[in-house]
Amino acid sequence: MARERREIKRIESAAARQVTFSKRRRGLFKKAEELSVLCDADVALIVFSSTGKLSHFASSSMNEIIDKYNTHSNNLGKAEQPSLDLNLEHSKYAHLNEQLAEASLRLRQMRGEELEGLSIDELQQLEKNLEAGLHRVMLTKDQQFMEQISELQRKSSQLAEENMQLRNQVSQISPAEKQVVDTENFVTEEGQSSESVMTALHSGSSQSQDNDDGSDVSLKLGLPCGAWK
Amino acid sequence: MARERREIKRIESAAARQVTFSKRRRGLFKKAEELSVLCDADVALIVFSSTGKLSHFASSSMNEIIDKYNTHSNNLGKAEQPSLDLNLEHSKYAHLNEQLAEASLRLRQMRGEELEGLSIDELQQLEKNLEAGLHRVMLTKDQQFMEQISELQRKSSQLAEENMQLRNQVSQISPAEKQVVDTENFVTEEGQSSESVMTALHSGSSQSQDNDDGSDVSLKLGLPCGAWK
DNA sequence: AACTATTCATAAGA
DNA sequence: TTCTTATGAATAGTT
Repeated sequence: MARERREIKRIESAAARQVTFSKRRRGLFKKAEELSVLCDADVALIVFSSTGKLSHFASSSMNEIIDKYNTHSNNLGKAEQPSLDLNLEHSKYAHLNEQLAEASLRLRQMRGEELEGLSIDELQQLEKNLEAGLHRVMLTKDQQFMEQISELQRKSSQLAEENMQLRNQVSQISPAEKQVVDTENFVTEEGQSSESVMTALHSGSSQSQDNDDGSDVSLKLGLPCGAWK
Repeated sequence: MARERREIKRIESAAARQVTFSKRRRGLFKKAEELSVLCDADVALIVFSSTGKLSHFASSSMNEIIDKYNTHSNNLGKAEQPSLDLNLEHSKYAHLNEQLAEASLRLRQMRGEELEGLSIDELQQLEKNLEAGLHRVMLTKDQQFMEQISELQRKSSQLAEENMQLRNQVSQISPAEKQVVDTENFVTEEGQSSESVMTALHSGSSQSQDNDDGSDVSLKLGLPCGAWK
């Protein structure tokens, strides 16, 4: 009902599915409540998201409505309660077991195991799914890499800045005692010897010569170059 | 939603209430089903009209959903279960549910969804698993391709052999009537005219000139060359 | 039940 | 998640 009509079939994108779920769930609950109020109806609504999260609404008591529902449907079907309950427990349990077995098989197949029974078509579908999943995983991973790098660069810049200011303070407050400064505690570029830093200090330069805003931090991560852009 | 906004409070006129109930109930059930389909959600809806008439919808099994609802609300609510057996049943059930949820999450993650909570290490492990799985799946698929090709080649060879024997029979049994043979029914190589086949028959050669052991069968599958080795 | 003027819900995008 | 907006849907009142 909006910018464009949406075909009523499972939304493949998990993100879009989640967004639509939130919006439509709200609308559905609203309408359920409106119906119960406007028309004096007894309404119960139970929704499990695809991730298993529960939401529910009941115009009166959920248990009461469910009881009434069971009464109605039982009256129209079988009239036996005890065995029905036991059967339900049983089938519930069996069903869960089936679902778990199914999920486990799928997982093993995605790991490349137990492929014997699959047809070529099924194998191609599996391959397609794996490629799509792999692609998304790699995208996510690279994104996290980049975030980590950005964070390190930021910290590095900040430290370099502080470093520079501290050097200025040192050289300004006690210019006669500059020889006492322990230069070993300064971060220095690999190509720059501590001697050259000493020289810089000796000259009284207030402009740091090794402050590159941390643009080389990525080289210290031991990661393959070109993995991100 | 219409000629005039309607305040959300009980409709006093029984007739109007009944009409509105019919209209809105239809809309509500439609939306419930749409939500279940679009978002892969499990939805149960029970409605009793003010006259006590029952309508209901469940995306899967109503009992199953109600059971799941009870499990959830019990787990998050009261702890009243006098029977030890029931508790055991419950925990067994809950455990199965956990396993299923875990497996489902893993599956979704392998499909590249819900990666938000994963660390870089976990992402790398996932990527490794996906690559390994993909590799095995591709190997299996290619193997099946090759098996299918071998089978086709074998059948093709066999047919070519039978074909040749039949031609010999024809030319030996009724050499005078060889012109009557409908050569259109013979498989011929594209470069070989039916005339040349006739010639081969005329010569009475028992060695097929177009039997190449079916090494060209793959060309007839419409598959990209080089997809297997 | 059918019609339609309106309001509502929501898909897409930010 | 929330907000905005254009647009498709639902529906209140009428026939």
